[in-house]
Amino acid sequence: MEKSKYTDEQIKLARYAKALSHPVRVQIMEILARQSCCYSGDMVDELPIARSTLSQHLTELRNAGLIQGEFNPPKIKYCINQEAWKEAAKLLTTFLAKKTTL
Amino acid sequence: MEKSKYTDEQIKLARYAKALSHPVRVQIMEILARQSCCYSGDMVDELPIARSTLSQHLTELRNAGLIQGEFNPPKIKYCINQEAWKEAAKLLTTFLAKKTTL
DNA sequence: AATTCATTTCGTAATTATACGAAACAGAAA
DNA sequence: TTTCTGTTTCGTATAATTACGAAATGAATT
Repeated sequence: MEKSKYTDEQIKLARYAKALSHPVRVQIMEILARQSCCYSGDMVDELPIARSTLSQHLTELRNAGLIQGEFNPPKIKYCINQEAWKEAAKLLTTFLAKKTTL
Repeated sequence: MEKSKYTDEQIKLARYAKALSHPVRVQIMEILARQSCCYSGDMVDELPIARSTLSQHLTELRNAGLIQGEFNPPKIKYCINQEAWKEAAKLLTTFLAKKTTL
């Protein structure tokens, strides 16, 4: 068979999976899901990483589209991006529901 | 609040997500799900990577527990590990079903 | 204009990921 | 025992990830 590149769905799925591929990012999403939104400074108190490291992880989640930050001087309120979260859920859940014809 | 390490669930979830964080590994799992099992040599014909690179990705999926290889000289037949696949589905689906109290 | 506050960016370092071709390997077949 | 076949390991290179503290930023307040 001919070699092929990846489909948009495979790329999207991998991107969302990658966003969740570190325990601290899983925890961040759990915190945000629990309380809807959260300030970065409040989050860092429950996380075993430095502030600057948290900032990097938040940037990754933002780049993946899963969260968005609302500037609320001098704080930044982070929330889950519902659209993206729903899309990630749909893509991954559908994918994981695939069963082998055993 | 006190700083904490990660829960077993967060670590497991992140590990499965990481296994799926590259499009070619998503595609590999789709191939295996489609036809139950597959020889590495047959897979490489549908994938845009070299044999040695495929081998590396298969090792990653094996380390994550998602697949297992059965030696069938001189070929190796790869199959999905149903137990792990089910666990990944459960963990990720539950996680992604979390909704913010918006 | 200087200070404060929450956060990010910078500089840096160590580790891991991704990719390839060449070489090694293990078992079957000749 | 030599050859063949499918696969992995090795050697290597480049890029991305993860981490931290120090310094910079941006907006509000003094």
